[in-house]
Amino acid sequence: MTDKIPELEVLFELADLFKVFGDSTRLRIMYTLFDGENSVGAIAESLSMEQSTISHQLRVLRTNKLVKVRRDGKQIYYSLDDDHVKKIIEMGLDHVLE
Amino acid sequence: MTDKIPELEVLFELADLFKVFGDSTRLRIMYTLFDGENSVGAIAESLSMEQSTISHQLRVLRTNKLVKVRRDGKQIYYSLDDDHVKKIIEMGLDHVLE
DNA sequence: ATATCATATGAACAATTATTCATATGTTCA
DNA sequence: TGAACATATGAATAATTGTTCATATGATAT
Repeated sequence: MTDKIPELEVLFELADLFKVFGDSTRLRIMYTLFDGENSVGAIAESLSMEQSTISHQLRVLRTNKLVKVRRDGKQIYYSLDDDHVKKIIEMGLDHVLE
Repeated sequence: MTDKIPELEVLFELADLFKVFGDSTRLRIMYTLFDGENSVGAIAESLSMEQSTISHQLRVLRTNKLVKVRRDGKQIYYSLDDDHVKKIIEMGLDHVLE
């Protein structure tokens, strides 16, 4: 019960983390990566969105250490970088689906 | 693994849910309620924030079914309305604290 | 080298949002 | 009824953010 309240600084980081999950485009990108790595172009095509949009959002995910990168020739492959990602999303789904 | 990707509509709801967690004031309010119900004024005072700010944010939490309300005389008491709240927050903390 | 392909990045714009101020609503007590 | 208290609400403002367009960077192959 009586959980210790984190420092304000930590709460800001926590809020920032949840902000990352608070955008449907980023959620869709993460779902795209549930099955394994994927290239930027492939993600963009599979979501029918602009390459630039995906690239911008991947940067957000990267900055927050939710995805990691691998380059292979001209293409750059992204994959999930955190075990919690799926868990956090599924926990949210539990709530949404009642 | 191969989780089924939720409908777009569900993904929007999911994003909306995470948006609620993506604000430090709301996180602080939720932490305030970890130990049990609390009145608006008490929350405002304990966070040293304006009553109006807290009230606005409590409405967001209420709308998203994360807190529930009880009136007792002049005061209105809020409490967490969902078992997932703590779990979602703690899962996020796990990531933030590495 | 240069053309081509894949991705990243910066600027601009529209849309969303958190907070504040002022005020309204609703409750209690005299 | 009226005063005092607790909370809610609307309007206004400042700040943040997602997308697009145009362009830059980096890699490959000819």
